[in-house]
Formats: sequence, C-alpha cells, structure tokens
Amino acid sequence: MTHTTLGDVARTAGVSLATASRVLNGSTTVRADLREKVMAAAEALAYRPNAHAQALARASSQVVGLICHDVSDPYFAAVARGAMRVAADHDLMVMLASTFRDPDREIAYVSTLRAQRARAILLAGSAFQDPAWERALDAELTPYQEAGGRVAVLSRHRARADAVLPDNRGGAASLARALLGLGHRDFAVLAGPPALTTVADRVRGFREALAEAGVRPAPDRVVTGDLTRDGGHAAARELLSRGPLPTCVFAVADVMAIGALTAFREAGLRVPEDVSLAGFDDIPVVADLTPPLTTVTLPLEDLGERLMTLALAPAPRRRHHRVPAEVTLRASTAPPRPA
Amino acid sequence: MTHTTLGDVARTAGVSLATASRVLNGSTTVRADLREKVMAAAEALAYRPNAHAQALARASSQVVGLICHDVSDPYFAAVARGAMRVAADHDLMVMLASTFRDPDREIAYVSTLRAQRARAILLAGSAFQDPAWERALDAELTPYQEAGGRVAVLSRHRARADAVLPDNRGGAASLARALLGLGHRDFAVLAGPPALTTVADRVRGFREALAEAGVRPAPDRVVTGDLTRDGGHAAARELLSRGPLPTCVFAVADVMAIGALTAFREAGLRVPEDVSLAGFDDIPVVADLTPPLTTVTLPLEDLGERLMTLALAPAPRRRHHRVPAEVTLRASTAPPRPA
DNA sequence: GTACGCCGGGAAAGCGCTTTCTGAGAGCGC
DNA sequence: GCGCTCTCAGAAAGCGCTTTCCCGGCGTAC
Repeated sequence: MTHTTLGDVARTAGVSLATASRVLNGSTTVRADLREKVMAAAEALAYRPNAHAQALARASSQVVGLICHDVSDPYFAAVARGAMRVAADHDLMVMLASTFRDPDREIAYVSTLRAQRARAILLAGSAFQDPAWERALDAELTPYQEAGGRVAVLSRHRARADAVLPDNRGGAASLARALLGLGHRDFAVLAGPPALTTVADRVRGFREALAEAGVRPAPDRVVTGDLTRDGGHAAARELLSRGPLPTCVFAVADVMAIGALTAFREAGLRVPEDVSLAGFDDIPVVADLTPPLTTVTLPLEDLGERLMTLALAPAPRRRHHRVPAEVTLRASTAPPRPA
Repeated sequence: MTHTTLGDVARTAGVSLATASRVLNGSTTVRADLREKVMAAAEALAYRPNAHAQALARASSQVVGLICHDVSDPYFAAVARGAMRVAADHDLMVMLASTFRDPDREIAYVSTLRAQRARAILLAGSAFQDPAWERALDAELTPYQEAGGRVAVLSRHRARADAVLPDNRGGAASLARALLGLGHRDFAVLAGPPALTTVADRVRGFREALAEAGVRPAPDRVVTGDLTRDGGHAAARELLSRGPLPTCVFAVADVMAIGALTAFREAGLRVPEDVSLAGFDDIPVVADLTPPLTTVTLPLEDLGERLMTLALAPAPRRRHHRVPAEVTLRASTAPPRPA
C-alpha cells in the first residue's frame, strides 16, 4: 500500500508541505498561483490524503460505529439505513458490525471501535439481561466516553448515554387491548430469547394489558424461539404440537410472525379465520403478506436517524427520545370464531 | 478525544515504549516479569491502541469497504451479511456505504475508502451503463489498485478486478423457458432502471429465451420502475392501466414482485389464477408470501462471502466466480387459464 | 527614507504507534 | 580470566499528515 503522499504533491507543485496542506484544507491565505499549482498536482497524481494520518494529526476521525444484531434482519436494515443517511449528511463513514446476538461479540466490537477512535458508537441491538456482561461492556464504554467518545443506544438504557426508546412495553400493551377488543381471550405468545430486554419488555407489556382484563395465558402458551423467520416458524410448530390452538397469537417481532404465518398455512390453518396473528415492528414487507399483518408500528428508519443525530450532536446532559409505538390493525386479526 | 496512549502504559509499567509495544504485539523476546507489568498496566488503564497510529506505522489498515445501493434492500442486506461474516473471521471491520443508486455517490465513496486506505473495496451494486461514469470510477480505482488496494465486484465487470458473476442472463432465460413450458405466451416485464446492467442482463436473457420460442412482448408490456417494493407496485399499476393483462408477469427483482403482488391483489386479481407472477433473487421473504413466489434463486449470502473472500485472498491474476442462477418454481405461477 | 506592521510561505514539531539499530549485561569457551 | 556471542531493552527514526512558529518581504505611516 504505497500511495501518493502530500509530500509528492508538494514536490511536484514546487511548494512546501505546509502550503500543500493549507491548500487542500481550504485555507484562504495562500496565493492564487500556488493554490492552482497544488490543485493541479493533486489532481494529476490522483492524490487522496491518508485518513489515518489526518486522524492522528487532528486527533479526530471520520468514522462512527454502528453495532446491531444482524444487518440482514429487516429491522436493523431499516435502522441502519436511517443512521447511514444522517452519517452521510455529515460526511462520516460508518463501520457496521453484526453481533448475531452474541454478547461477547458486542463487547469485542466496542473495543475495536474504541481502537478506531470512532467519533461515536451506536448500540442498536437490544441489551442482554446479564450483569456480568453489563459490567464488561461498561468497562469498554466508560473509558471511551471519558476520552470524549459519544455513545447512543437504541432500546436500552445506560447512564451517561443518549437513548432512543421505542415504547416496546406500551406498544405491546396497546396491541393486547386491541386484540381483547376484538373479543379474544385465548392467547399465545411467540417470544424471542428472554435475555433480550426488548423481548422481555414486549412480553411484559402484553401480559400486563391482558392481566388488566383478567386474562392470563397459560405458561405453555408462551413459546420461545430465535428472533428470526425460522425461529418463528419453529415456535409456531411447537405451539401447534402443544395442543389446542388459541384464538390469537402474538409474535414479539414481525420476522417471527412471518415464519409463524407460513407454519400455520402449512398446517392447513387459515389466518385470521382459524387463528389471528399479530407481530411487532412493522417491517416493510408485512403489509404485503396475505393477509396483511396486524402489528405495532415503529418508525424504523426514523429510529436510526434519531440515534445517529443524538450521537453527533453532543449535549451537556443525557437525552432520551421516547418513541411511541402505534398499533396498526390489518387483516391478519379478526374477531375469534364463535366457539 | 484524548485516549490513553502506549506511552502511558509504558510509563506506568516502568518500561520503554518499545518494550510495551513488543509485549502488546506478542513478541516473545520480552522477559516474563516485564511482560506481566505491561499487561497489568494496559489492563488497568483500559488501554486500546490507536488504530490510526498503527495503520500509519504499519502502512496497512484493518478495514474493508463495501459499497451497495441500499442496505435496507433485502438483496444487499443478505450480501452484506455474508461479506461481513468473512470479514469478521479475518478480524476486519467493514465500512458500509449505500449509494441509493446514485452513480456519483458511488465514486465519492470509493474516493473516501481510498483515503481510509481500506484493504479492499467491494462494489456490490450493479454497474451503470454510462461511459463517463465508468471513466470517473476508473480514475479512482486504478490508482487505488496500483497502490496495492484490492477491488472485487459483484454483478459487474472490470478489468483487473476479481468478480462474482451471478448468471443474471441465463437465470432469466431459464425462467422464461419454464414459464413458456407452463403454456404462457403473453408476457409483461416489470423492469428496473435500464441503466443498471443487472436489470439489462435480466431483461435481455428473458427476451432472448422468449424470442427462441417465437414470442416477443409488445413494447408497452415492458414497464420500468424503481428497483423497490414501491417501484414494483407502481409499475404493476401502470401495467394494469395499459389495457388487457398478460397471462404472466416477470419482475426483474423480488422486491418489485412483492409490490406487484399487492397491486394485483388491490385490483382484485388473483395470483396465479388471473395472472402468474415471477421474480428474481429469491430474497428470504418471498417463500412466505401468498402465494409463494416463483423466482430465480441466487445464493445471496454466499455471493457476499465469495466477494469478500476474493478480495482478501490476493491472486496473481484476475478471477471470476460464475454463479449459476436456478429457477425455483412456486405457487405464484401456473398454466394460463384457457382463454 | 526609516520604522512598524502584515501577509504569506517554509521549517519543524508532534500526533501514537512500529521497528530498526544500538548497546548493556550475561553466559560461554578457551 | 578474557573475549566472544547472545539476549533483551531502550533510543530514535519514521509513517503522513496538521499546525505552530518564525522569518523574509512588502506596504503603510510619518
């Protein structure tokens, strides 16, 4: 990797290194003819400044880190899109990392981004309920912040970090109430890994709202699976194998609902005639399913934009954006069939 | 951004900078007690080496760049996932950039990645048919490669660059033949921007195979739209407005097919009874649609893995991976209704 | 015509590392 | 016991930039 350097440019332009640097950085105190020469030389040599050297000299880099669970999950894809748009507006590059829901990998990535002296680190994936992990993560984040690094988190809490907080609990509760309103009393939940706080919040909100109405799903009606299409598919099959179907199934994430929908279809069940199905997130494709999926809508791209915006606009004190989650009723839910 | 430096570590460990560096880089020629002290100091100070300084001193960085059209497009999301997995195996970070199909932005990103001294630049989005753009891109890529940078491209050609080449043309042709085999003679095509080579290849392959069978879709049966769900939706509506529906519609990308499917449903048409619909790519969700979508399957994650692998394993000469594209018949296509 | 102040460009230091070079001390053979 | 080699740590140079400092030359004021 032996690229053209500023020295090369300066030499062919016949000026000093300092002058070349000044020109390329838009200083106005350089005589026009010299400026021309430098520009011409840079152009001719296809010169690009070494970002590492710049970062070192300026003690600041042009990169921000974005850590999510899985880029290919439509939820994170949308969040990343929003975040990257804002980054692009600020001429920043984003380093994207997928943890695949491995807590250790998240810490490792934070560490790497710390080494990269990233301007900001965005944690977009929900947290894990694990004190040891929390401590280890803090051990990376705290020195980073003390050195001036910015941290912004999505769907999780951290002292001294700005946060974008979609209302997982409230959204799930609203959904439950809407479903109760349709007449359902017999529910099942397809849950993701309980260690994920997002999952826990959604299950909790859903349960609480049911409890208010005096409804309590039996323990075997809460099935846990991966937070993926296949996880939802497997969880739905598991549910089917456990006996009589409830009238309504809530999948804690749309991706799981998609898998469940197919599992139901494969089992010869019609949605919503035989069973109502609802998801969470409102990822782009679910409105195009047959039937279109009832879900809780989150402004996904907006979440990413806010996250990045928070991270890039330092504020004296910690800020929270609470983002409402609204129920979107579609055709996948209907009143239960009279028994 | 004032982080702990190697100097701090060396000082608190009571050794020289050189020794501290040696320890942290795993040199074996350091006495055990000194090694201990350095490790302890690094640990205590939560030290993380400055990647920029390392990159500068070692003249090599730990980042690779991946440029695609849109991360939130399931096609690229899957490709990115594959590529990032391989990168993670090599302890590399990936800088991800979305061009949103703006040719200039692609060039700008290449330029930025050049400045970042990225180990490799992967161009995952299809090319634009535009000689001026091609030249401008070359002006960035050539000096990069001459300086030792690696370039790998997906679905496009470039002299001196390794390439992963899914068989867009052949896949579309096979699909056309399968559709002809079902008895269709009356086709429409929902095409993306014709400036994109991938789109052009797919349309061409499809047409050629039809031509072999003596079938030629009328010009007004080729509708152009954005390569997105909404683009497909709009294109399908446009098609419907142009008069009698063909018996079979080919969308050049699954995302467009998804939009078309909904447009058809909204128009009261049943797929495949009233019209057969086929896509291209086999993005994860299309098998879960109702009806499941007939499409041309590409091993998306594998594409990304190969792309990254090619880029990271320098070879004396240019390599091409041709990737076959196989027709996957699902329920969205059926023989046409007898007229 | 002289003194002063500005303007603009060059020299050089320094960012945080790696790595070569150098040299001090220990261990060995004779 | 002397000189040799070998081991291992420190000094210092250098990676490619930015930026401060400095100095020469010019314009202005008197």
